Formats: sequence, C-alpha cells, structure tokens
Amino acid sequence: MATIRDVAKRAGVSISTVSAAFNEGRVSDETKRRITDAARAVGYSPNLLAQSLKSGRSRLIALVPGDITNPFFGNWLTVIEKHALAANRAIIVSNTHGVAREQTVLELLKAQRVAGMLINPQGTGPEYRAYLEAIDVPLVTFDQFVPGLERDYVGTDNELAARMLTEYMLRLGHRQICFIGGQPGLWTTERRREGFVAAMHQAGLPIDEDLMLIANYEGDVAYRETTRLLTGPKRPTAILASNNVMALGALQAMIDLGFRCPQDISLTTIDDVPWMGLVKPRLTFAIQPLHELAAVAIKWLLERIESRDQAAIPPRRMILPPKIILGESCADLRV
Amino acid sequence: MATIRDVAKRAGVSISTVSAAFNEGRVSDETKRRITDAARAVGYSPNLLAQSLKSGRSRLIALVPGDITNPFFGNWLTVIEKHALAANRAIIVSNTHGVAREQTVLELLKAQRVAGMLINPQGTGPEYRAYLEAIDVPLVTFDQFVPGLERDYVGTDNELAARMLTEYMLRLGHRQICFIGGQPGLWTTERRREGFVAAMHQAGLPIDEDLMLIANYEGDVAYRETTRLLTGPKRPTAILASNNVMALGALQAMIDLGFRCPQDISLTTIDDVPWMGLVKPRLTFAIQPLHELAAVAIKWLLERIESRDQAAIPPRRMILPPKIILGESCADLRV
DNA sequence: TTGTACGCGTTATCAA
DNA sequence: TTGATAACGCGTACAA
Repeated sequence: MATIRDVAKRAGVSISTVSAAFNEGRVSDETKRRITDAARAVGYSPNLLAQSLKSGRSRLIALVPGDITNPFFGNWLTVIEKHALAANRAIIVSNTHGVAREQTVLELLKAQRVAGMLINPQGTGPEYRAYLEAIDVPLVTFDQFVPGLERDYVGTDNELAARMLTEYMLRLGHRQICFIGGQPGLWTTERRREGFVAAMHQAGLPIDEDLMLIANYEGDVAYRETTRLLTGPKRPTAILASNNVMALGALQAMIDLGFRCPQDISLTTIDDVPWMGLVKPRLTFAIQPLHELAAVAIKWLLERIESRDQAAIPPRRMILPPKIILGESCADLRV
Repeated sequence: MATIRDVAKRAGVSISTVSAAFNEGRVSDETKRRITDAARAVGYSPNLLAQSLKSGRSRLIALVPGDITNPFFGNWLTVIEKHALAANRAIIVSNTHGVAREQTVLELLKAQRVAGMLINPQGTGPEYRAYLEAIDVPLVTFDQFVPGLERDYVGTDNELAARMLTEYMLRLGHRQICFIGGQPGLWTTERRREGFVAAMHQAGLPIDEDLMLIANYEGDVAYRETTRLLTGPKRPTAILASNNVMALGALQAMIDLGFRCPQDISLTTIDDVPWMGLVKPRLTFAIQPLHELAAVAIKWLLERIESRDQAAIPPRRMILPPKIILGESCADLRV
C-alpha cells in the first residue's frame, strides 16, 4: 500500500510536508494541492495503525453489548453511532455471548488500544469487578450495573419496572403470579426480582418459591422452564418474564401446550422488541428510555476520551424510570 | 501501559529475548519462566497496534452486514464468529445503514489494516463495482451479489425462492398477487422480482404494474406502500414481500386497515426472523441455508488471508437453494 | 515554508 | 541461547 513516502516522492516534497498537509499544518495552498493530487494518484490512505501507535490511542470506540442478537441492542447502537460519527469516531461492535468470552474480547480491544469502550457487563462477583476496574481505558457501562465498580453507568430503574408490572397484574385480580428471572446474580435479574417481591409483599401476598423460576436472558431456557411449570401441579394465572426474549419463549410454551393468553394465563415483560405489535396478543411491557440513556452514555464516554485526566471526572450514574405500555396480554379477573 | 522493554528490564534480559519468548523463538526454559513471571508482574500485554504495523496486517476480521438490526444477520454472525475464533482471529462488526456510509466504513477498515472483510455490499453500478474491486484486502461478499465483481460470493438462489413462493400462491388459486420489492438495482431485489414475474408468466398471467411496489428493505416504507395499495382501487388477494422486515411492515398495514390475514389477503416472504412462530398468522416463507453459506464464507476468507498470493485463488461462487416453510398466512381460494 | 531526525512497540536479522 | 540494531509508517520538534 502507498505510504506517506510515496506521496512525498510523487509530489516532490518531503514527508513532513505531506504529514503537515493532512494535519492542518502550515503548508502553502499550492503545495497542498500538489500533495492531495499525488495522494489520490498513488491511492494513499493514512495507516491508522501507525497513527495510533504514535499517538497511543486509536479513534475507534468499541461497543460490547453482551448479546448482539437481542433486538434490544439495536436501539442503543443507532443512537451511539450517530453521536460517535459526529465526533469523527467510528464504532465497532464486539459480541461476547454472555460472560464466557467477555474477558477475551476486552483484552483484545485493550490491546488494539481502542479509544474507549461502552460495555454491557455480563459478569458478577468481586474479581470481576476488580478486573473491570483495572482496565485503563475510558469506559462507560450500561444496562447491567456492577456493584462497587467505580465507573460511569447508565440504566433503567429495573426494580420500578418490575414493581409497576406486578402491581398492574395485582390490580387486575391476579394472585398466583410467576416470576421468570434471568441469570442469577446479574443486576437486572436481582432488581427485577426485588421489584416483584416488593409488590407482592405490599399486597400482603406470600412468595411461592415454586413460582420463582430461574432461567437466563435467552428464549430457549425460558421456554423449557415455562413448559415445566405449566405441566406441573401449580399453575399461575399470570407470568412476569424478566425480558423480551424470555417473554416470547414463555408465550411460545403456553401456546404449544394449548393455553390461551390472556384467557388462561396473563403475561407481562420488560423491554421492547421490534414488531412487538405483531405478536399476538400484543404484550403489556415496560419500556426503557433507550434514546436518552444511549445519548448520555456516549456523551460521557466522549468526555472521558477527550479529558486529559481520567481521575478528574468522578464516576457518574444515571438511572431513568421506565414506562408501561399496555397491551392485551393480561386478563381482568375481577369481572 | 507496560511494554516489552519493561518486561526485559524486570527479567534482566534484552527485548529481543522477550520477543522470542512470546513467539516460539529459541529461549531456554529458565529465562522463559523468568520472562513470563516478569510479564505478569508488570501487567504486560503485547501492543497489537505495533505488531500489526510490523507485519502489515492485523488479526481482525471485519463483518459488514449492511443493516446490523436485521435479525437475519444474527445467524451469519454466530457461525462466522465460531470459525474465526477457531482460527485465532477476532470479528468486529461495522454497521453501514445501507450504502450511505458504506464507503466511509470500508475506508476506515482498510486504514486499520484489517486482515479481511466479509461484506454484504449495498451498492450498485459500475463505479461501485470498480471501487470494491480496487480494495486490496482479502474480501468475501455475501447475500448481495455485485455483477461483474471479481470476488468470492456466497448466497441463495433468490430467483428460485420468489418463484417457489409465487407458484405456491398460484396453486392456491391466487391471481391478483402483489410483489413488494426492496431497493431497485440490488441483486436480491431484482432476482426476486424475476422469480415472481417468471412464475406469473409461466401461469399465463400478465404482470399488473400497479401491483409491483417499490420499497426498501426496511419495514416502514413497506408499511406505507402497502397502506397506499390497500386504500386504492386495486386490491390483490395475496402479497409477496421481498424480505422478512418488509413482510412484518405489510402485515401491520393490513391489520391496521382492518384486513384479516389470510382470510382477506394472503402473505408470503423471504427470510426468517426469530420468534417467527409467534407472529400471527404464522407466515409462509422461504428460508436460506445460512449456516452452510456462512461457514463457506468464512472458510474462503481465511483461505485468502492465509494465502501468499491473492491472485492464485480465482473468484469463487456458491449459490444454494432455499427451502419453503409453510405457515398459515395463505388462503386457499379453490374451495 | 520545508526538511532532518527521532521515537512509538514490535519483529527479524545477524553477530556474539 | 542471547543481544544489538534496523526496519514498519507516522507525527513532531527543531533546524534550515
């Protein structure tokens, strides 16, 4: 590939002049023109590798969403890309399939000297926290909060989301409500569980441990657990699924077993999916203010990247309330 | 960050010895141990930027799927990641939002000296073809074929997919069938249109240009166009939507206008979405053999990356047939 | 306004 | 088996 040298030779100037021409240095218009012409002629494109090696950092921002196939993620990406582009930085996305490959991916990105990372952290425990904290790259976390981690975080009030949905179902007269949780230990899982439990207790209802299912944030396990529940002795009148994909798994399980939603079993969930309107029945769900959250996340990251001194900016947190969107997936038992 | 120098100093050896220790050079077991200990102590991780600058290429493979939010893409990613990982290479994903930012993104990836690219090319026309051809990076295209481009390509027989679906609807007695196409000029759009037209002609039916809608591969335009069609004077008995997202847009439009599917209007489409089973009615659609295609795509790319001489491998093409999955979205008009 | 020389962190060559 | 040194392509003092 053509280097800065080839351009210099072709334009009949020195390499430093070429460099200056590309970096708003003091170069006469005439020579600048000769240089750009020469660059085009030899097909020159600056070697970002060399630039980054020199400067110590690249202009790449890594987005690490955990599971790239969760449609939930598309909304984050769109907003983040827009702002990154405006700041003349590019987004690259790296999938991790949960926590399994996360460390490998982060090491790679670190070694690539990315300018910053936006990460949905999938791990738990103190070693994990320590690991994240030790990464000396500007970093903003979103969605999953890691307790004790001294990093920026943006997310939704998950406890509130679960509580609002549970209260809604309680108001409709439901008493046997099943909660299907994601991976145990994850922030969103635990907060959503707490919201559910709080609403039940406030209504003076006990928690039936048989109706507290443990799954993960993928559809197939939710499908299996729901099937197991509905073929067993205890049958709830309503289910709160901890996320969108799980809700669809649970719904599929109901349908496959011949249950009707909402006539036989009601269903609510947290998080949107595209074409939610086409899933029948239309689900009642809690929606996160993703646009606002994503905008803040990238704004904070850019601030950190452009700041001389990382430590000068203390860790910040933003937690916004969700909204409830009513569908047709809940039966009114009071009538 | 710690460099090879810090390790050398700490281990009391020269930097070249450290380098050798990390690159299966001839180093005694004793010094190797000292070096790995020292590396751990100072928290050394090799600077991939410097390595790549030296070697001229990184170990990153870029996946450029056009629209990252199309669920269609998740299947490609999963398979490709698995094989890349096995070859000790990492995948980064770059979104382009159609053709608009594609060139910018490709330039960036080129400047980053990625090892290779897997791209779903969104452009058309001879200049676009020439541009892609001139990129001197190992490259495999998928899904969209660019006529005349001398590059590897894997994809599905799109003409066949559309023909099979159209024939199916014709067999059920439909005569007024509407075709909604994606961006004009795109390979998949044109082939799918041809398949539709071929099936109609073979059945001795004329093409009604009023029933040939032009949209793009996103849901909202399909929604608008379907709405326009169904509120107009000519009403088809069936619709063939050119992809999954468009089908959902068309379905939503029908529902919003009070039409029932399939009783009033039948619908078929090409490409799967996850939880397709939950969309009511379950759609009849053509599915691509994505696993096979993705496996071949990454295999070919790795071959090119590891080959000394690019030109030694002539451009290859693989086109596999689709399968039809029957749902409940088509009415039988013969009864 | 332009050119020379050095360094970023690494690998490869060659000498010790 | 080890170590000194020259690249890789670029940016930037500093000198001319």
